[in-house]
Amino acid sequence: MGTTIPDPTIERLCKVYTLLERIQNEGRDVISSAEIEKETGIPAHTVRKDISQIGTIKSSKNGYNTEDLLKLIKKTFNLGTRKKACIVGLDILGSAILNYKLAHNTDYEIAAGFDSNINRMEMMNTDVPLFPTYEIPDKVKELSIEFGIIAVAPEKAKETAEKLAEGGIKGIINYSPIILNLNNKIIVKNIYLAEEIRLLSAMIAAADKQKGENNE
Amino acid sequence: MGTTIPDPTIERLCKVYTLLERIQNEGRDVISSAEIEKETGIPAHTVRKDISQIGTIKSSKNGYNTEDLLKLIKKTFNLGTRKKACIVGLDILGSAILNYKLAHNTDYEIAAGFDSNINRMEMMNTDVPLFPTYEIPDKVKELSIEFGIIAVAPEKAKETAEKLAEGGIKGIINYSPIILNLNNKIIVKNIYLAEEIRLLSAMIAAADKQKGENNE
DNA sequence: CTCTATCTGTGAAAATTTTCACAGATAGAG
DNA sequence: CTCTATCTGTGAAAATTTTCACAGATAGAG
Repeated sequence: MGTTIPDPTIERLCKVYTLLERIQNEGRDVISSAEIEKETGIPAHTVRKDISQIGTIKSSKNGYNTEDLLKLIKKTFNLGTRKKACIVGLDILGSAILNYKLAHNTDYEIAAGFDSNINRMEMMNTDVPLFPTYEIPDKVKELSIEFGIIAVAPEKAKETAEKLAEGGIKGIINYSPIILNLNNKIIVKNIYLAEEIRLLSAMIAAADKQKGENNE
Repeated sequence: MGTTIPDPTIERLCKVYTLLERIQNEGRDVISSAEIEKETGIPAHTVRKDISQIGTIKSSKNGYNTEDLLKLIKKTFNLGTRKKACIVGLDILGSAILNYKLAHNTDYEIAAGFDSNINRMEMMNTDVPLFPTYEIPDKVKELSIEFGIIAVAPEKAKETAEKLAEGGIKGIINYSPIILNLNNKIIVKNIYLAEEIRLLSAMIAAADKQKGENNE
């Protein structure tokens, strides 16, 4: 219980959590590690090991009790409460994300939007309060925003990240095509589409090369 | 050279690749592993180890020659050629992605869009050919589309993935809030925003808990 | 209450990945 | 041409992560 939880474990448990939410909605109150493997691709013994790292559950015979497991993961990682996030850059992508919030969603709430183009913001029709980018540090602090979503032009990505950091942001999701690294404690997740396709592509190429190992 | 390249290495090298493209655009023709660390957060010795796994570069004293390293990574993972991708689901998010293609981009090309709502597609103004969803398997095959981007409603995500698989897709980027797993060779990358925020949030919670280890 | 089939939980072993530390290489100064 | 400062490249060691395999637990049948 005093040991660190490895990052890959955290990642897998989040995946399981998302699966469990669905399973629960479907009304199933039990799921086995084998079924979790089938749905997520995570090997059953790894699932069990991961779960054993965060606690114990009264369980057996038919698998895990959906609700108990959900609660355990939720408690461990402080999930289930709505986190405040903000979007910087309200171009096509940014405003799509802004409007997406309408879906029922218990994970985050868009508490602010920022853009350098004030005219654009005046024309937007939304409930989310919008501010000019220079107010990022102040507003992030004032509204206790934990997460920042970057959807600005590449050349502005870095300064945007720095402004968010200045406001005390905890984590950044970066949709811009720039690799960001803030050597502080701020976690950055780069999820630019081209980058993701590139990664898939590279993994496939590596796997193919592996298969064609008849040579040498 | 006959050994498998580990996934984390592939991931890191893709990150480095993206960085190098920028560095090269800025006109810098040399970069050291220490500088790569500073920009990406990947430790310098890991960068060197990773690079040594995919080949050798005539190098030294000032670091890596940007162009040589770029070429090496490009060649290893078959990058730099435009991959064909398609989008399924042309709601707010899907059409934002569709229109995003206008940016100069050498990684992928959106070769088709699919939606179940034919009226919506008729009203869309785009150069990308659009088709009804039931044509997915045929069109994916016919147009040799390698990657599929899923931006449909959650309840349709799974069948969409299966149709793409039927057409012989190689990789899937999943923007829908469902964990997908196709136990074939098809790689699936789930990048639903709420899921990403959840993961960041969990990592931060785990790190915080770690820090407060004064107890026990 | 007993027996059995079917899960989980978990130390220990195996495999993988990262880190270390230093030999080898080169650009540039003089 | 020589010397030096500064990088990379890489086996080997260390650390981490995954896999194994089986004991322990429980639900349900009878």
